[in-house]
Amino acid sequence: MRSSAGSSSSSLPLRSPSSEDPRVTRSKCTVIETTRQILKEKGFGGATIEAISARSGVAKTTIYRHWPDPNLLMLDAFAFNRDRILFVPTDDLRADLCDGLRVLANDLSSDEWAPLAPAMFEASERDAAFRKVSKRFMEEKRHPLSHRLTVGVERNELPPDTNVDLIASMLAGPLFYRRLVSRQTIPKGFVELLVDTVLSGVLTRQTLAGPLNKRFR
Amino acid sequence: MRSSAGSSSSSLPLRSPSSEDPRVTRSKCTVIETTRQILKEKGFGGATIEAISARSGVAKTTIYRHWPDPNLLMLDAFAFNRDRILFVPTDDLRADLCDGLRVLANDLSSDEWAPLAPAMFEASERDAAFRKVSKRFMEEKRHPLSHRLTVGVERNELPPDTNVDLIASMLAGPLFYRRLVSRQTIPKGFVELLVDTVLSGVLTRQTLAGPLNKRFR
DNA sequence: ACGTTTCGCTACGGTAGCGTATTGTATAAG
DNA sequence: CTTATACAATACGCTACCGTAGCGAAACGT
Repeated sequence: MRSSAGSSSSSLPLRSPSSEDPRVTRSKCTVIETTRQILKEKGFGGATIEAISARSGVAKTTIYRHWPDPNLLMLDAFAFNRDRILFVPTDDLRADLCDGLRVLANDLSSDEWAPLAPAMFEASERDAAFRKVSKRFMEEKRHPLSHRLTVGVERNELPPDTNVDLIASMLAGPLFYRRLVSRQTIPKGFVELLVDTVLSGVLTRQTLAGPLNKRFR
Repeated sequence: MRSSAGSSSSSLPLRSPSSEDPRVTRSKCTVIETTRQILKEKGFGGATIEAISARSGVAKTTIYRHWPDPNLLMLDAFAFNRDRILFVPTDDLRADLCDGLRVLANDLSSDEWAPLAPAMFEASERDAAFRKVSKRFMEEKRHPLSHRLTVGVERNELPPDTNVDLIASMLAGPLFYRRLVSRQTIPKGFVELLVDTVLSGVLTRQTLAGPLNKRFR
């Protein structure tokens, strides 16, 4: 599952109709980029129209012209349009899952969008529109994993009764947890340990109720 | 690991010195409870002193009297003082872990503090004081798991090289993930599947690189 | 019953952000 | 070159919230 498309740091986060006035496109992009920046630094509280206008150099009136409701701007700021990373499944399930998780771990460690995520979740908690954007974004993030697992089931690398959705949560969850909840680092080798543990578990799953053989040492 | 103390829904979230004027105690409790309520409903944006005063019936001046800085109030609102749940390890590791995770899953499904969590993470992202409170709180939440795992290693139920911290992340992470990130439910049986998978993985851990035997069906 | 503390209430000046209107300028399209 | 459009800049009224001050009433400890 080698990555076949790097994420570009294009400064054109919006797909804009080519019929659009270039001035409009430029303003929009500047504003969105600035908004994202402020959201990262100060969170929702700091992302006022006035602050965005001041830092971006785009006049307040222009911002209102393009986003009648400031919430629409926030939504656009969240709805990235990064180039999608394509994963091509190899025949090595473990390596593919590790690759996918490593990309995720990287994203979570960088400041591309991780510092923005908490604000996104906060907004999602109480607003359906944000919930929608956030959900779609997160589904994209985890798609490579789910996809590879699905393929794995089809190829009989995994048991036919494997619940792909739940296993994907077991793989992605711990990474998010450490970044956002416990605020610990994701140590070197964690991704591999995680994949090995979950994968071994899926392949040899058993219910270990009752006292265990104390076989260690 | 049966739970030996239920969580009380006491309306006295603060430990207050017994020497304190009962009126002070009452005001403080009312304000904190109201603040928590508003934070759940409207998030940080809605938690203004005026709103808290209006809904709680406690005068603005009184609030400022007790919390010179509104941020201190927010911190107090986050720093619950619920009765600690005590887990007593049994000799059934699996059952103990399931118990611990079920409590967590319950908390995450209820509206005791789960709706508040996103606001907490948002605040933690940019403020050290919130980070501290949040971290302590989360450590408490996960303590039963870590503790039981540590005991498990001591009792030779688990391999001696088990990294308790990382395994705890693998157990708690997926639950948080589904509640906060992917916003999916935690389906019945997930906790058990999770414990069985991770535990099996830990006990039989192996590196499954390369093509797998396609042994299914 | 008493003095003290804390309270709720109202009012106040100050600030930040909102959303709109206006005006003159730069720039793209024809 | 001309015209239409998008722009920046400024000003404005408005609202929400801030944080403080002063007051009389209520509730506490003794």
